[in-house]
Amino acid sequence: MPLDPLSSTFAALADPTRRAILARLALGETSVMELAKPFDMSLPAISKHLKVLEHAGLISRGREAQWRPCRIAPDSFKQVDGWLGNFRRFWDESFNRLDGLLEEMKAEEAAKAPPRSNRKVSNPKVRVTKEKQRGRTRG
Amino acid sequence: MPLDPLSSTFAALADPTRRAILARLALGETSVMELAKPFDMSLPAISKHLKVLEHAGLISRGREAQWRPCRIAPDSFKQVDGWLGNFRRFWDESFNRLDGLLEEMKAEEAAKAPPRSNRKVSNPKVRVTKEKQRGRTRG
DNA sequence: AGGTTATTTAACCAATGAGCTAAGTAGATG
DNA sequence: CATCTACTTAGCTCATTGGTTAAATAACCT
Repeated sequence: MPLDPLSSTFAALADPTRRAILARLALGETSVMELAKPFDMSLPAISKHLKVLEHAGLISRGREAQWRPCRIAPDSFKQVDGWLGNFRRFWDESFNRLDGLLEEMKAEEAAKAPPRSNRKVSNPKVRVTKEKQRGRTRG
Repeated sequence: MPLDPLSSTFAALADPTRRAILARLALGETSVMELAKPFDMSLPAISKHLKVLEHAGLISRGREAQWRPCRIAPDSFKQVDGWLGNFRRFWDESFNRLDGLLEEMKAEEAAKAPPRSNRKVSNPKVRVTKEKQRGRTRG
């Protein structure tokens, strides 16, 4: 049951209804009724979807009389974006160029100040045979 | 059942094993055996995970003798990033700053949507700058 | 041909997830 | 209070998913 946060966030995003709800919420906070309107689906179904989104940290809910207005919650989006960042170099050209620059800058910086690395690297579980294999032939 | 592409991609990402596999593949193309090593899991299980990732367009597979090397496929990542872009203004400060001009112009539209209001969502414009701009400062 | 290695397919099972209807709760209002 | 509106919970299906073991395929190597 206790799925890690990133997993529940991705799972929540893996449903078109839920993504449509989020798209609507990107326009602004609104009620459950309002959110349900576009869908040919029972209200309880929507309620469940909202629960999933909330549990995934993608929305938060307030209380206003009998309404429970929903709004986007940024944190989980940020998490997803962060994770995705590990792969950005595979498709984002400008990122690659920037990355190259940063590498250079880091190298220079390292040359100036010798590193004092006492970092706690605990789990070398993914023991990779080759540290970094470069030279993909991909456009 | 043919789930739409974005849904199957998110679904594929909603599993820690599969994300770990992708993380390994970010270091470079490798075989199924190699990918399976870190996991306490049968080989068929890994094979299934790879099938899911492939069907989601997150990896592609080659053929080299009896090995079927896997590598990252950028397209689906790009799709996810694109979708996420619709929400970037909710958390990315630099994005917001650049978008600030438009924001002022549309200050009226944002407001708060009182739940009882019956107004139609007649402005489907999702205020997103057309050019992707991303001031990433990772690490 | 026969064997070893790499990987997939088949058949099964337990758990989850998305949908439904019907009933329950909470707050506003007559 | 009674009722209406706005939701949520409960209980039930049915399909999908993540894992298993056993068997099949595929390519290489004697």
